[in-house]
Amino acid sequence: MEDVVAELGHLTLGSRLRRVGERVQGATQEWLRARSIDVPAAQLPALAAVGRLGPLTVGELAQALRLTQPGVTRTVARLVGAGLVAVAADGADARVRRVALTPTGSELLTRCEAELWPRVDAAVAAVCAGLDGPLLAQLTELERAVQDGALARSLEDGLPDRALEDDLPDGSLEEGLPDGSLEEGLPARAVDGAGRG
Amino acid sequence: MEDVVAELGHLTLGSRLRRVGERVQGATQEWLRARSIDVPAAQLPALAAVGRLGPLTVGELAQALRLTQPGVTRTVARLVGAGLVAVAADGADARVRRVALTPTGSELLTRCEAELWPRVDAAVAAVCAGLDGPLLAQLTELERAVQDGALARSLEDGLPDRALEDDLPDGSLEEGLPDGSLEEGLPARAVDGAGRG
DNA sequence: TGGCAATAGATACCTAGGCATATATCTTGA
DNA sequence: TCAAGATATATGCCTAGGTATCTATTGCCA
Repeated sequence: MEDVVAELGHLTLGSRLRRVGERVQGATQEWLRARSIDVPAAQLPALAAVGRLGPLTVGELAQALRLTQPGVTRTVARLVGAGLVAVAADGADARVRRVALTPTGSELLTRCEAELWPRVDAAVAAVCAGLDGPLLAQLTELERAVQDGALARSLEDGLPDRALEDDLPDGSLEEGLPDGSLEEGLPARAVDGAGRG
Repeated sequence: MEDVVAELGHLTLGSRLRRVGERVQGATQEWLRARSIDVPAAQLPALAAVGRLGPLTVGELAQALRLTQPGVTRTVARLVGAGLVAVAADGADARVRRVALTPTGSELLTRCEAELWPRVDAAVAAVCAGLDGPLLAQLTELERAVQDGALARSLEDGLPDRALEDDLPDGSLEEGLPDGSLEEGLPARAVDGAGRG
């Protein structure tokens, strides 16, 4: 069956981007969950922001993530529910609530930054390294890579299918991966089953 | 304030794609709404699919849009609520419900396909024509174009800022725009105000 | 110093869409 | 022919995040 969203080209670029984004998020979340990181992928940027920018107010977090304040308030509530961050009153201004990592959140973040995120970054970067040309063409290729499991394999293997001949692009988290032996050998999972719900 | 999602690079590609998609959808929806197309941009692919593939079952529509069946069932319910499509029992199989355009939906679709969508497609294509290089770089540029109003201007003007020197790429809906005089001269709208709620 | 605008955040309500599962209907094999 | 599985859709409940608006607090100015 024809993919109407793809056929419509630039007209539905917004829908297309969102759809591809959901799939990519789903695949990475699936991989992280198999390594007992149960935080939904959509919450990782917030966690990372609090980690790298120190305790932040809700408003600052919204700016850092380029999301609206109400949306961030809810994301914070979810992270609080998961025990990863805590909010505390700001000494100077009683309107302000500062979001900081809990010890649990800090541990999780440390593990992610040290072990897992570099591998996710490298795997996604490796898949993206095979893309070129116009945006729509790259999205089509990326969508195919997620669909046929190339991204999942790249995550599982620590190396992408085609990285054997291509050199990896530099990403923001490449700081020398461990030698690729942390939790290998899981059963291959169908990316189709990934989800956020 | 630093854009953490952008900084994290490939790690947060999924979130990034979704965020850019939301913005692009918002900008196009804003423009369409100003031309009395009140259908949320997220529902246009479904409408177009029913229009071009004839009456479809819910399952077929889900395949065409690459979305899940429950999601499509709800989108169809919204389109029914808007009076744009109607569902009817299929003669042969009582489990199946076929989704077809209503006269209202058909009129709307005709106007969109003839007048409005080609302009949206051309405007988005024109913005995308200025992009090149790796996916993340293109996303950064696209996000900037939406943010600073370049996409909105491209939509309003019928021509993008830089299309004066660049030639337009071919899109799937370019079939000779009318000469650009349908509803010009609206007050410029801030893209920031665009939304789907 | 008191009132009022500005600001920070929370909340109500919405769309959008995922997963799990219920329901209704068909189809097939014993 | 009928019970059991397959199939089509609907529904419950969830995340994610948007707008509009409410509340609480701050800061400023007359």
